[in-house]
Amino acid sequence: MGIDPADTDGARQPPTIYDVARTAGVSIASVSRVLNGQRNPRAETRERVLRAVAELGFMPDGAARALGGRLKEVIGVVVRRPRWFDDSQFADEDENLQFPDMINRGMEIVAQQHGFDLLVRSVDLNEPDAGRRIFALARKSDGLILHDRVLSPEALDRLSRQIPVVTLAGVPTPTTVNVHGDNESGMRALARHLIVDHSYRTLAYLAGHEGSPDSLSRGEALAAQVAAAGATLLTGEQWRGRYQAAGGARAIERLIAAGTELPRAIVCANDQSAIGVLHALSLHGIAVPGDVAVTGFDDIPVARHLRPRLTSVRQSIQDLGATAFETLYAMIGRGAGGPGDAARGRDIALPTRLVRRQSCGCDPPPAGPASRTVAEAG
Amino acid sequence: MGIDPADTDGARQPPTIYDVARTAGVSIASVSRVLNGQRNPRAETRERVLRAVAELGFMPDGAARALGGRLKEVIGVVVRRPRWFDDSQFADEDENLQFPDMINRGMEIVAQQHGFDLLVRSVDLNEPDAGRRIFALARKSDGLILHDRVLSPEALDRLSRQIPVVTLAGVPTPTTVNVHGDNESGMRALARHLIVDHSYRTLAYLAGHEGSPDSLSRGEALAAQVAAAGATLLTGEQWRGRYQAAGGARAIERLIAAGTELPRAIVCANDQSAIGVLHALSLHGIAVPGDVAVTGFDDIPVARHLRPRLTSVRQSIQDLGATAFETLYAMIGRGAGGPGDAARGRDIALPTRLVRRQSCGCDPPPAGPASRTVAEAG
DNA sequence: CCGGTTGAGGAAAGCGCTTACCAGAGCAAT
DNA sequence: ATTGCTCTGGTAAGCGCTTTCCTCAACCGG
Repeated sequence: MGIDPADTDGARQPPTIYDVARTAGVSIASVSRVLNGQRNPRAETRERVLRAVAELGFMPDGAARALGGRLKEVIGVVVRRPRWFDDSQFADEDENLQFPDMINRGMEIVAQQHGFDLLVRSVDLNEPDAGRRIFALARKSDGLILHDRVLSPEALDRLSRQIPVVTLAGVPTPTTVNVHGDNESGMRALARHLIVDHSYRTLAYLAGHEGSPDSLSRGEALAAQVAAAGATLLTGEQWRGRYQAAGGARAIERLIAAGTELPRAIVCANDQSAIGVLHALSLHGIAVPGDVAVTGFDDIPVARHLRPRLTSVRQSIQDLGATAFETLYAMIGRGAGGPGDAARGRDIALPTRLVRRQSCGCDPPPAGPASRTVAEAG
Repeated sequence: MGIDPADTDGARQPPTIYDVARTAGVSIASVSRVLNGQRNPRAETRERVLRAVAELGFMPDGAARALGGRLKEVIGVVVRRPRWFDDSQFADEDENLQFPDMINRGMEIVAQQHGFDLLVRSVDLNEPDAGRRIFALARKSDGLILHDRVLSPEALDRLSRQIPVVTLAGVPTPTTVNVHGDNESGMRALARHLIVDHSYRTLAYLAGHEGSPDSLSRGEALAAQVAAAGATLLTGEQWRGRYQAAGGARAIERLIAAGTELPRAIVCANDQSAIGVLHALSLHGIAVPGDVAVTGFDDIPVARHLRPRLTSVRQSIQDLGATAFETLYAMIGRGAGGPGDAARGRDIALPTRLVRRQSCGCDPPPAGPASRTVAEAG
């Protein structure tokens, strides 16, 4: 026990600013000033402080710092939790993580440049007081970024009055800003490609979560193009994939079981559900894109590893996160009427781009699948 | 401006415990006691407090709470940042995120059950003072979980004296605990499968990061089996994939360019680099598993979407994270000599399991690729 | 009927910082 | 030499909680 110093020193308290002040022979105020570069202290003072800091390995405590009226330098991120632990029929759902996690990574990179960290919390919407948990998170942070409709409008409103809030793929309110991919133009390009270039006349839209603004606007953009071309669009409750592979597969299974005739092209609300659709079709020996074309949305990395490789609409996922953070950052630390307020209520759309691969019916490029995949990445 | 209340109320300060106390007509001590269930307050008091809390929408401030001697209820997580922003030749590297992110998700679920949140920070190892950044993170948390060798042993030692630390895929020290998958038994099973079941006599090991304990122990386990069977194992600097698709592809390209004869089977240190190997081989028209068998490690979700589907060794990735958190949690909040200390210095190995698919040379199961993929998930 | 015990609420002392505010030194201008 | 700046360091007042300690009332047994 007494042999290893680690044992006795074990959980020693980290040094405080008082320890530094004592070691340096100055007051805590001077230490703080040196560390925060305020009021330029004398060179000698600065040096003594820095020496003491190095010697003790001092780092200011985040909580104390935050309490001293400053920022916590933390932003809370709330993601919607898929329920693979009880509904574990589809381990595929794991990939659901990709999309929000990549967005978070984009945030994190930018956040770091401003000294901020991300406090991540996932919530299960079925859980009764998801609202409470989110409020609790809010009190640990300087601002909140909410993925994908995770709070009721009323709760959102209450929350955003107390703390800056940015939503992703939501709808802006007078007190929040929303950031999302430009669904309209992306879907427009995809729809035209299917209708004009491939001459498909019957399409279906496999929707996402009920009420998801992304799913809605993608669906509407598609419907508009279909209508303009005089083609046919299948929609409705049976065409709902809930953004998940399991949901997409289930929808197709049901339709086939019901004897419904499939459309020439199935446009999925996201890549994830397109994966499920591909699985289900393949199970029934239906050729893609020969019999039915399938497309996704988001262009998550796995899309290019599928067979056939998935045609999709790419959003710069990391930009989504980076923009969300930048926006939130601009809102933090200013009172009402400050410059941050000017931004509130805005709806920021980031560009999207059609990525044609095989699943829509396009030919693979001459160089062959593998090289294409690699080339595409560059 | 005065029209919308949101404008004037804008960034109103959230209510404090004093506001609650005043509203309820009690002291702040009583409010605190009611909220924390201490010293069972009278029913009437409790009710008045709860009413006031509800009325004001009060939530205690995390920083103040932490400063009051209690826990921050935050644990810091440090992941190693892949450098796709400068080395963006392989957008595939995005998938690198999957592994750490899935581990984090496992942590998060369990952490939440204890009221903890995850403060995530990625560090670029090339950055000079990664150490400082990690120390800073430590002061925002009650404990730290470090992925994949992100700190020098000296820095780790200093850090772990100030705050509980758990490493993932590292090595335990007297003051830290390490959690990792059981590489030995997983690799042993894989090696036997290749050598005994498939009778391959020349294999290669495509290593991960230099010095990665995971990569080393996997390599050693493989080497032991190969030696025991009297087969041949290729290794060395040219067989290094650094855990990334780009690295795996590059290694194969170099070997082929150098005219090296490929082994019958390539055993990759992880799935990610196996993906790169598959790409490169496919580019050169080399059949997998016909000409060369390829295997991975980890069994990330994308493994089953590859063609051929990747044989790998599955770790319960979420368990890795969950266990890391549970371990850390046990170390938090106890001084030296407490029960938490008993655990220090331990090395926890979680079970692994061989998953045979096509890339090792096994036949696809009778039900066909698609159904197999789905069935596998259940 | 009184000292002693219990139990509940309030006052106040921190927790480790930041940041007014103040005091004193050095110096220029009067 | 006196006044008045500027410039630097120290003192102390919070920040919003938790928790210890104390007070006071109600209730017990002798």
